[in-house]
Amino acid sequence: MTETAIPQATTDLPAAFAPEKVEGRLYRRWVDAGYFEADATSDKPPFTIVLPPPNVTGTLHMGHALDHTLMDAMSRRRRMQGYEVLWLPGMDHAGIATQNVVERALAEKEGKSRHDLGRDEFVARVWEWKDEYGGRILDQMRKLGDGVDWSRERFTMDEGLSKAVQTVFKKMYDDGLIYRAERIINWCPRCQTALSDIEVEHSEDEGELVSIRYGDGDESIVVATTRAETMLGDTAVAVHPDDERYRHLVGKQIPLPLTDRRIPVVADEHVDPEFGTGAVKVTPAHDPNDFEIGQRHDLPAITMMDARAVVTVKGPFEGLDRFEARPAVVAALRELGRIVAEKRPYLHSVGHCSRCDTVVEPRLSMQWWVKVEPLARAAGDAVRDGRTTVHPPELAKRYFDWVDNMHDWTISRQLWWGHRIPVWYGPDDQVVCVGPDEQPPSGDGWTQDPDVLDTWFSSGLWPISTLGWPDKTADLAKFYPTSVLCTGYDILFFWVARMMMFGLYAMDGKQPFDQLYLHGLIRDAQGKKMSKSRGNVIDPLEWLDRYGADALRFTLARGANPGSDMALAEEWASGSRNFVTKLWNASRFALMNGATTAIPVPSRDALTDADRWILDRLDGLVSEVDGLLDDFQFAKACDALYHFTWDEFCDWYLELAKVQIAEGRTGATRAVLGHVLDVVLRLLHPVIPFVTEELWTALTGGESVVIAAWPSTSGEAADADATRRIEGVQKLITEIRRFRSDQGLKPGQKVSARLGGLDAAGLAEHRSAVAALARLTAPEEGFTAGASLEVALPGASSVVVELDLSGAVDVEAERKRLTKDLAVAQKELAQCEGKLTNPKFTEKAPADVVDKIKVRRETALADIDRINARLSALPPA
RNA sequence: GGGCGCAUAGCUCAGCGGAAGAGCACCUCCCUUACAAGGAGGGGGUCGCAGGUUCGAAACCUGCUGCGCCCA
Repeated sequence: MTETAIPQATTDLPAAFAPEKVEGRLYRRWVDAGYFEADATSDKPPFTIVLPPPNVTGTLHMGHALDHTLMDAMSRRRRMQGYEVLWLPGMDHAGIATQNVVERALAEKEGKSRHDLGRDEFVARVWEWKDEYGGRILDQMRKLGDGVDWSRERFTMDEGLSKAVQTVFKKMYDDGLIYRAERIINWCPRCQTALSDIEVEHSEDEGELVSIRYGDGDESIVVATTRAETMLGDTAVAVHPDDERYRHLVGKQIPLPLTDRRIPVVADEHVDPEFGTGAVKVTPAHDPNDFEIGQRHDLPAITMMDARAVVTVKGPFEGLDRFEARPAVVAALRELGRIVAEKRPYLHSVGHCSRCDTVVEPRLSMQWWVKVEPLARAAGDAVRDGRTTVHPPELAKRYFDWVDNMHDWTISRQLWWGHRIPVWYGPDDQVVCVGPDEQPPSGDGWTQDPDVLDTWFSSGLWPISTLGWPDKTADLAKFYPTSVLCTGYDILFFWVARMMMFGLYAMDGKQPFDQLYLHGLIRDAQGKKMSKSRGNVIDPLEWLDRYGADALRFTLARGANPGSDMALAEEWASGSRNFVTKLWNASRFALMNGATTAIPVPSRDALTDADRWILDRLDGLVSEVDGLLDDFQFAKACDALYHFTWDEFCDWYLELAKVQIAEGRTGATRAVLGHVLDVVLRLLHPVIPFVTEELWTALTGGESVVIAAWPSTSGEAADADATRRIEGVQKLITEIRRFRSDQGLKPGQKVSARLGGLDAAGLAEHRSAVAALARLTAPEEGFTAGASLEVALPGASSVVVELDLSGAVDVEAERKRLTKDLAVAQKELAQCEGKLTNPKFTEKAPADVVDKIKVRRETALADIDRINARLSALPPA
């Protein structure tokens, strides 16, 4: 190999990597080149991820950043592995959130409500808002580097997706899986709509518990409540049938205070006689449990509040908000002498609207429901029989707990923004559900249901609707079932269960995704949940601007241990930035020294120990990273890459390569440097795409690492001898450095030294490497071995290093060092002896373990002898 | 109230039957032409507590304590 055969090295890389200068340019180039566009006609095996649709009103938060980093890493790797990759982006229309945003803007700017505009005009305004302000998250995804197929971007309110919604509604209606019923639902008095169970968040809040006496004398009964105002809607008092205290009252009517009504005392099995007084007031129209009691006893349900939670019962409380009515009712009762006890504050669980935090009011109303039992069973079965696998598997239990105990799902929302329920009501109580290709009934008296569907109804269809369902499209044929659904475990019940139910239902039992990967949640540095009220929210865009997209991504991926949450602190990001910088500098150094992929790596017999060692380690890295990524172990894969790059490639191989190049072994060294770097950059690309693209194109002259092949192992047998020798060299150098440090030598200061026993240790050819890395020079005339150390190496050999410290030997430092080493060796010996003198150990432990301990004992004995000899050779203190 | 998870170095976490680990933080020295966003060296843990299983437990079992999450 001659010098002229080597292409001119690219050394014009800037001294430092400036993410803000390259990220935008690289991303545009990738998109323009069409790397992220999937081809449904391709022969390659498909790999599909649909992005769990973010909210159109939303911006990228740290949880998204994590989620997207992992999805991007998966899809970039699969693309490099030769899959036809589709990562499909888009957003959902977020019915309540979006309507709230637009209503607020309307009120602020024009002082109008949506009712002032009318439905059609309001919906038109929402679309205008969406076009102007919606989807900021999409640009943030570009900054993060998301390799999504923008040509297939979807929105849940798009025509095609709306058609999917109507199609599945009609099908489920016809199959009896959608029905209308009057029940207690969670009602948000601010948003003025029904909510499903999972849109209600419970918290322990301070309230009051007041005990009220109903009736008088023998016929009196005390009930306790946290919502005293609802007594205006009571239609019974319930007690347990076996409760002796109240048996004489069951069936009797007692007067309800503050009203002119009398209500019955009923006996119901579900009343807990141990709790409170054992008697409960029953308000069927304002409490789900009471509603059920009401059903069982055929009680009337009196709605005593309107949709805004304002009291409607005629009398002194009429027109009061529920929270004004509560103290007013208590005061009135107190005046009547009916308050037996009051406890405040009283901690109890209160439901809040997940969108606006208003306290939810249980409300009796007519809504549309999905009968989930058969759908949920199918969703459970798909995981039970392995069509879909859950990662990490521990979370499958949580999934089963949910789908196996799911209640029917309220899908109607009293909103204007969303998919309107495709049901028409006729003049004679006719009800017609209209499919997408059918004409709705027209004529006098026909009106469409005013409500829209829950947003989750359409995002549940996302894996199929985005691919074109209900049409039989090429995309659906090629890319369904999708490969992986990646999301936080907190979203399990929102998207996952719903996508499963709909996907299986609409696609004849074909699961919507083969694998479900659930990652943890992002927390702050102390492990606390991030929240606006806590003020500990970190904006990923800030870190992105400060440290670069790669550093942000690496931080997130490196923290992603399956199933567990991740605490984030800014130091993590700067650490990742440092890693990116290290990679940059190492690459720059390699390129300055002519690292290249243009010449093949010579065969093993033409390589040095260092070359073989790093190539073997590289093979190990490739298979390790592959295994870990296949198993969604992003944190460990990143860790392996980090340590290989920094601790092995930079700290050792690059330093050894300097020596090789100085000795004239340029060709092979450049090839190995180039090859190792090439592989490392390709392995890192899925996680840190920008810096690797800059470096990889500079190194190889290739078009883009985005479309480069994923690395595979070399197939060469590992060279254990080379590894053993390099490890010996490492130990020798490290021990000399330690000695130097203890002796107070400056790190850069050269010291003349004599190495004895290098040949016998088989390290003769590494003399110059040891000298260079340990800052030693050859002994010259007048060399005086003022100090020496002995380094034990594998294979019972040892190297004696004699140094000329110009007389300035710190004997006490050396004694301290040796004493410490001796203590370590003695402890080791004691441990080994302890085991080996225990007959039970030698009898019962496996032979290989016993042998290992024996070897350790011999090593410890040899160490002790050597160190003692050294110690006694030191001048007395 | 029901269920689940976690307690390992100052912090955040790996390890989950055979020598206590990483990152960050900390201490000392050093701007040695890849890199001070760095280099070299170093200190630091009776692995929550108490029992048990085992030749051997941070790891497996039981109980306790303290946190956290989900559901009601």
